[in-house]
Amino acid sequence: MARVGLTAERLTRAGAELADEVGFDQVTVSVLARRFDVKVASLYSHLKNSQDLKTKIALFALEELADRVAAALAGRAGKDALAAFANVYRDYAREHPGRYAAAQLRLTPEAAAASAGGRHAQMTRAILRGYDLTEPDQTHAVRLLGSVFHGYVSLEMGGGFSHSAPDTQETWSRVLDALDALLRNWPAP
Amino acid sequence: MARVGLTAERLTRAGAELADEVGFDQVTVSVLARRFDVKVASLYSHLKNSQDLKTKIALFALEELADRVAAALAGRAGKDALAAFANVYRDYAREHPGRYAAAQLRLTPEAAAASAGGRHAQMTRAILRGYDLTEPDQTHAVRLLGSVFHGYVSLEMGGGFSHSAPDTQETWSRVLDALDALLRNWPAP
DNA sequence: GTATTTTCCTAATACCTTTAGGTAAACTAG
DNA sequence: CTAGTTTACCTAAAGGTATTAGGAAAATAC
Repeated sequence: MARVGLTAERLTRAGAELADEVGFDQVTVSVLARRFDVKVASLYSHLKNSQDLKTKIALFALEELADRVAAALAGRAGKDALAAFANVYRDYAREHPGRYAAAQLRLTPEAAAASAGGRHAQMTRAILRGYDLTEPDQTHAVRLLGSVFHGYVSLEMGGGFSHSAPDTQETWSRVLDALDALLRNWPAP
Repeated sequence: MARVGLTAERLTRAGAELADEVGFDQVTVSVLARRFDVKVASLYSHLKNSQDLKTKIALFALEELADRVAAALAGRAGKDALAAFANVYRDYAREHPGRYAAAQLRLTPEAAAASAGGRHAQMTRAILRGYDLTEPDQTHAVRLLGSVFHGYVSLEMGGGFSHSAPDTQETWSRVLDALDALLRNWPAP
């Protein structure tokens, strides 16, 4: 009965890797147990339940993504910062589709409060420092940026625009150009 | 052994309603059977399997949404068309969250080909007729619009920006203003 | 070196999915 | 309008996942 050395952390990490391999919603307590060569019930000493596992993976992904954004944003401003931010998002989703999906999980208010969500919001707002927007336009712009990035990544990963002519890298560049132009020239109400 | 009169269509419709009530991923063959007061196995005369049910609901939602978009777009152009299109999307998601989620289901190439996806693409492109864009900028713009609409609706429904000051209706209007301005003034490469 | 905590186990319950094969209701022909 | 065929729904069964209760052995604490 040798012990494997399970911890909530190891399970979360393994769950994140599993998510990238098979998809976030295929992450299940059973297959995680199998991966550690351990009986299913054993995981319940470390996890409250299946939902708890998913929440932990989501929080992990949010932290990891926030760390990457923070690193990419350091020392940049204006369009440079905008592109860096956007590319981190997109690259993370491509590199870690399961974790990206996890990061979109609807969290309970408590979990959300303990998450890196606040850092994300702060950093998105930091991008706008290079542009000349005042409240409440800043908030509108933050929401627009979040929508574009999330929407684009989500549609691109889902195969939303795979078959048409211009490749998605080209579109991505032009979308960033467009957003930059828009922020520099934000329309009055 | 009175017959209830199950058909794939009735199951799909009921599945769509169920999705709106309990969420698309809570839609299960079991609860659908219970809703018709019928044994689970009976549904397998009408559905290939659980995935087939979800696909049928997705196709149904895509058709319904395309119909609404078509109706809203009739006789409109320019910003009018843009706003009409966007509002149909957003309203549909608010009114039928489960169906909207279903419409995002990743379809197999065959299912996608048989879906209303083509109509959606065509109608999105039709919006741009009121603006002065040529290929390949049109394609870039189509992708941007899709990203914004989907991203916004998705984040708004997920509670992404619920706690901050300006309400989301105000942001929505300003985002539409911004997109209109951007399309009228699309930056050269 | 004993006591305690913790990790992992077996066992059991409950639910969802899917297939195989049967019965009776509904349709179809003559 | 009855005989034959189709088909809607059923029972039975097997296999997977989630979760809880309670036990044994390994690790840790004193």
